[in-house]
Amino acid sequence: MDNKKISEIFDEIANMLSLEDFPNVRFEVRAYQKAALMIGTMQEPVDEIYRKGGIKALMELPGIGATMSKHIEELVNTGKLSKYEKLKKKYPIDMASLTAIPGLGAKKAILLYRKLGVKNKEDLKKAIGSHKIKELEGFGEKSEEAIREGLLMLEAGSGRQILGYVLPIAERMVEKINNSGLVEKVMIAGSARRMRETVGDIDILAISKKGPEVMDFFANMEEVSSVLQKGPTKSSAFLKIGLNCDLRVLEPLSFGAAVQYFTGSRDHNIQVRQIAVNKGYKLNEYGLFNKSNKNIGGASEEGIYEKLGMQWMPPEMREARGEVKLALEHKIPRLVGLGDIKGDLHTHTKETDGVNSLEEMAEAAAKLGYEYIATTNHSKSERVANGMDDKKFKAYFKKIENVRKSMDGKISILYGAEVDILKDGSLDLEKGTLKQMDCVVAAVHTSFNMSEKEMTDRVIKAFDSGLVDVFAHPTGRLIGDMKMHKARPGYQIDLDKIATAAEEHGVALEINAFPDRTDLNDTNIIALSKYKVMFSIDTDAHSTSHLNFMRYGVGTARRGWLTKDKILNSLNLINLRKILDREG
DNA sequence: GCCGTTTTCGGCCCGACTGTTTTCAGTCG
Repeated sequence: MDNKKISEIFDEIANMLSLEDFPNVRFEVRAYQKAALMIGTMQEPVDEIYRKGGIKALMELPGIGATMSKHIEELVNTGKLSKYEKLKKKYPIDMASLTAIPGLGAKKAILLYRKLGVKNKEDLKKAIGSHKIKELEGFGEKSEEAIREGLLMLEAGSGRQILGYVLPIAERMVEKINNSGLVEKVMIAGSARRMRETVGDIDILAISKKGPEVMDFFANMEEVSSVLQKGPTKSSAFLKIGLNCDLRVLEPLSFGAAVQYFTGSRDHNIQVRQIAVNKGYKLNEYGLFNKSNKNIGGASEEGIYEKLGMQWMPPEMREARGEVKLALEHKIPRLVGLGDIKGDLHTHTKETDGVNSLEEMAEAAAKLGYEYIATTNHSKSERVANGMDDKKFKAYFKKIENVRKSMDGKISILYGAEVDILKDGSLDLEKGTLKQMDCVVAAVHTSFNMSEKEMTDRVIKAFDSGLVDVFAHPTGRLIGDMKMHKARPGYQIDLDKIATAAEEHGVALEINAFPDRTDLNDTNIIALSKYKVMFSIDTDAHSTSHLNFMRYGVGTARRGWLTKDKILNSLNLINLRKILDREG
């Protein structure tokens, strides 16, 4: 059973428990939510951790104790969980899908069930259609409208899921196919290869002489829920995570053409095929063919682009945003890569709402080969996150000193905070506290519904303090998917004005790599790359596992065509400090 | 239900906002 499913079940239990009434119920709800978040955002499969290390290994995970471990054991071994089944009988609704709708929580969902028999999104649509919701006690005109809009916003994503939670599963499938010994080569194509923030399906391509056997292997994989099509060269399956997955088996001579074709995007391919036509060729998923229908370059993607007089370009660029012209001129830039990243400037520890200690975070960052990690816990306004006040930050600074010593030069720890930009544009910590810090990350977490001008002024006022180094998740949006992940459109803000002010004050704009955020996103970055502003690619990690989200931030930066010289945390520590010390 | 250089028991998550209210409940971060 994959992490996503386990996480969904724990989250549903949390929702159902929140309807119960017994002492300390809210803390139990918290525990399940925390475990769900932990497991849902981990990049390592929990069932493997259990198979390798048993209950003991599970209990070492933060937020997972005796009960949760037993639950996971039961789920992995039987595919079911008795506690969940029991609650489900009492509350027989599709809690996950319904509560994914902004503004709709467990209590309202169950009320809709009891009064109107709403069990799922289909029922909900009908109830909205008949305008029965606004008649209910506790609901009204605006609630009904909010639910209708929330539902529309989710449906607009129409089944797409967040890359950061799908890619690890796709990669494991590829690894298993590779280890089957049946294929010479196998890889992921499609929007996942282009690192789009969401994916609608998974495309896997393989070279093999044993097509039918590969397809048998694929059809029987544990990730597969049902097989939709199965032939010797193409199979299609519906995965347990709720996405389609296509597997194609190809001849070596067609592999490059297939990779090019299935990586897309469609608009990019249309432009590339036009160039082929202009040269008297024909390009399709089987190869690049000349006038006499001879395949002259289908074996490798590079070969195809080369034969067309084009430079090969990273998949992240292939969105028909001018990259074809650049490739024809051989002016494709060398984009920033994961290997260029020297550290993470936005991370949390268990002092606030993280789950790992500073030692653990620093150790994990050192293992990734980083030179530095900034520890940036929440400031006091973030009460839910147990945000720290000035006094607590001072105490925490002493702790950092100790951990610095224990790290023995393995990695440098930068002292910082994710400080709230309050409604009036002031910062949530005293100037003296912030001045002591190496890296101040500032963020908006409240009053999202200000006007664009008010919000822009608010943030610029914070920059004017001269104390801010990084502006975190600049638009505040959350992507969301059909289940589990709440969507949020983000606040109104004039990014051009923000970039201008950031330039002036030496503030870096964050590319937050957390999969639900990727904020700034690719189109924001493209729009802002005309400014001399720096970008900081950070994970916003709340656990050691989250440090691995960096690649989604780098992927987003690459989709925005960013080169290394624009990335703050591609600098080594000495040069980074020169920039961080510039002000404040 | 989790966790422990305050504790193996007794703390943890509370305030803003919204829409529905006539004093509050639900949602969210």
